[in-house]
Amino acid sequence: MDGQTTIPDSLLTILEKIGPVSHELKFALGDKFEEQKLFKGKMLLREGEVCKSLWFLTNGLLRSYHEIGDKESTSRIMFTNHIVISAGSFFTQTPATESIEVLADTTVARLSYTDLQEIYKAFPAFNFHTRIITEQYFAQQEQRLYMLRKHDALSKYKYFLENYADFLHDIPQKYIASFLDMTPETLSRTRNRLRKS
Amino acid sequence: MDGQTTIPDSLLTILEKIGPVSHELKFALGDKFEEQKLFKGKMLLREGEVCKSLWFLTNGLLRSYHEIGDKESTSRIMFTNHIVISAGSFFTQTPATESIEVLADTTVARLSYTDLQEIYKAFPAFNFHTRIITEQYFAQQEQRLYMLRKHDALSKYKYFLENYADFLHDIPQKYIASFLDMTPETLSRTRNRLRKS
DNA sequence: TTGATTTATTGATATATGTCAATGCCCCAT
DNA sequence: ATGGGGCATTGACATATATCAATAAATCAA
Repeated sequence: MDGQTTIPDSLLTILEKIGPVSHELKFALGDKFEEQKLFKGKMLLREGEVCKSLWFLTNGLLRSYHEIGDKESTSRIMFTNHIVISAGSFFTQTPATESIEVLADTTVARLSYTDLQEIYKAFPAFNFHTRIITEQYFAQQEQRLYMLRKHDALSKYKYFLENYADFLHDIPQKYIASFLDMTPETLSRTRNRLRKS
Repeated sequence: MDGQTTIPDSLLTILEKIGPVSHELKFALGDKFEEQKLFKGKMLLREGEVCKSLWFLTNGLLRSYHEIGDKESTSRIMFTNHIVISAGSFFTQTPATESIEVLADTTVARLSYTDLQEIYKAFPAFNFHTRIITEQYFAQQEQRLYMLRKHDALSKYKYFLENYADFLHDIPQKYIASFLDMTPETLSRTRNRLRKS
């Protein structure tokens, strides 16, 4: 029934691992989250637009990227059970400097920025959950920063294998390469060298 | 008087820009924050230790760095009016993968992790302030990630000039170089080329 | 299926930055 | 003030990765 939707189980699990989720909050979230099916190739956000929603990926694969000179640079690869936003844009509701693209057929639960603000207003306790989540993503991003500075092609690719192995075959290599800040040619040669060693 | 300390004005201003700070909260924070003077060369945190405190820099200059092979890589440069932690370590109270060093005589207000948790317990509303702050640092870190991927020496140095110009002369160039992920030699040549153009 | 378009691989070459080394400078400590 | 140790600069050279180009392989649409 409409207006009686529920929050995805996987998301609820994440929230409850952080702290209790009252019935009222659970209901309010369920009411505001909206399920969406997204097909490969669809753009979730385009550079210059404001990121007006947060998406929880119940199933699928996305990437974010931005133009850098005449090429594009993949900034993140996002998969099932993760929250997706273009952070800078979402937090301050200003134009995004990156685009988000669907890499494989995907299901998301969408929550608009304004609905989220209303939930904060009605349930201040929810700030606790999102503080913790933001902290977690912060620490994760820090890791990625370290990785990029390890800056030799082989160690960057190994990092990818350790953290994204499941998606190795779902992501075109040119995107993996740009995620790792190298050219597709270099990635190809790196894989080759690794195989022979 | 002891136990009657106050929170730094500049920090209070930051918090109040985010949202109201009740008298009780202000008092509790003032009670827990502790002023510390730190001299150039002092280590605030060493790789492997747990980051047990958060520091608010009322005045001064710090850098964080981590070992990468046999060299060190400066991960952040932190200055007056900023909150300093080793995020991954502080949030989860696990050993840090980076060290924090004092670059210039510095005054900080120190708040221990356990005291902070007590404040959260007593003042759940404080989660709102820290959620916003974490979001802000998150967005800032994202910017830095973009910058590093611009990866030509000149554009990275220009980024530095735009964002850290005030500290240009207080930070040894070898640290600036490693912050920008290049060798001191390359930084020197880049500055030279920029001067002549 | 088939052809067309995109993507991955491989090779040859270019180039930016790293590495090593020498010099000179500056700043700090005595 | 003075001597010493680290730091910045400059040069010569090494090297990893980028670039350009040509196939080959894979993917997609009709």
